[in-house]
Amino acid sequence: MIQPGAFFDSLSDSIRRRILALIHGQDELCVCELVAALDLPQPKISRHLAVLRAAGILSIRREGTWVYYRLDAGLPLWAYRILEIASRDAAETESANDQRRLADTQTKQEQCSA
Amino acid sequence: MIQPGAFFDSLSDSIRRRILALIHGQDELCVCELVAALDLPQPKISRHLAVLRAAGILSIRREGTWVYYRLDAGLPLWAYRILEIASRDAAETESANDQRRLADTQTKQEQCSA
DNA sequence: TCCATTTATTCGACAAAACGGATATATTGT
DNA sequence: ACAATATATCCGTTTTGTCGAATAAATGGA
Repeated sequence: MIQPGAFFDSLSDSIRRRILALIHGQDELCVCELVAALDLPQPKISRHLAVLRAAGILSIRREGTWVYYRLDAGLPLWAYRILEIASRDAAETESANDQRRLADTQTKQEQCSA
Repeated sequence: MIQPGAFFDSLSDSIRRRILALIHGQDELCVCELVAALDLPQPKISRHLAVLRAAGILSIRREGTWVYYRLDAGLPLWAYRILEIASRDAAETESANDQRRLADTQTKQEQCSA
C-alpha cells in the first residue's frame, strides 16, 4: 500500500507536517478549514493535500462542495505511530497557532461553514 | 537540540534511511563499512553522513584513520522512536541486502579492517 | 441556465538538493 | 619526508521540489 519512501518524503515539508498534525487531532477536516487554520493560499494547501493523498497517507470523503480529508484507514501501524509522535512534537512548536486558528474558525463559523 | 524540520528532511532520502537502519542495528559503524554495505561511492556516503551529522542525528568517534558514526547520545526520545520504527520497516525491504553485505564485510575483513 | 462557492490543476520561474568526479585533508607506517 | 589508507570537501551539472498566479472543474442554489 504505502511506500516508506513516499511516506517520509511527505513528512519532509513543514506545511504537510502542520496539516497532518491538525488532521491527526481532529479525525477529519475540509480544505477550507485547513486554509483558515494554516493561513495560507488555498491552491497551496490543495497541492500539499494531493501529495499526502498520492502517498496513501490521507483519503477523502466528498460531501457536496466540500472535501473532507482524514488519515487513510489502511495506514499501517508503523506509519500511524510516526504520525502520532510527529504530531505530538508539532503541538509544542509552530502548529500550536494552527490549532488555535482552527478552533476560532470552527466556533465562529466564518468563511466556509463546514 | 535537534529540529524536527532537519530531522524529517534527513529521513526523506533513501540512502540516509539505509544508513540509519544499519547504524541503528549495530551501535556504531565506520565509513568504509557503510560503503561496503551500501555498495556506493565513498564520497556519496560521506556527504550523506555529513547531512545526518549536521542534523544532530549522528555523532562521530575518531580512532586513528577511521571515523565511527553512531546515533547521537542527545537524541530526544521521539526521534529515537521514529528511527526505531523506520529501521524495523527498512529491514523488510531494500536494506535487507545492506545488512547481508555488512555481515559479509565484517566477517571476511575485506577492504577496511575496522 | 447562470452564478457563487469550494476545490483542483496547470504553468513557468526559482530554489534547494543530489549527483559524479576530482581533489583535499588527516592519520599511520616506513 | 614519503607513501598508503581512510575520509571529507569542492565544483559544475542536473534533477527535484516548491512557489505564485491564473485558471479549470465540480457542486448546489436561484
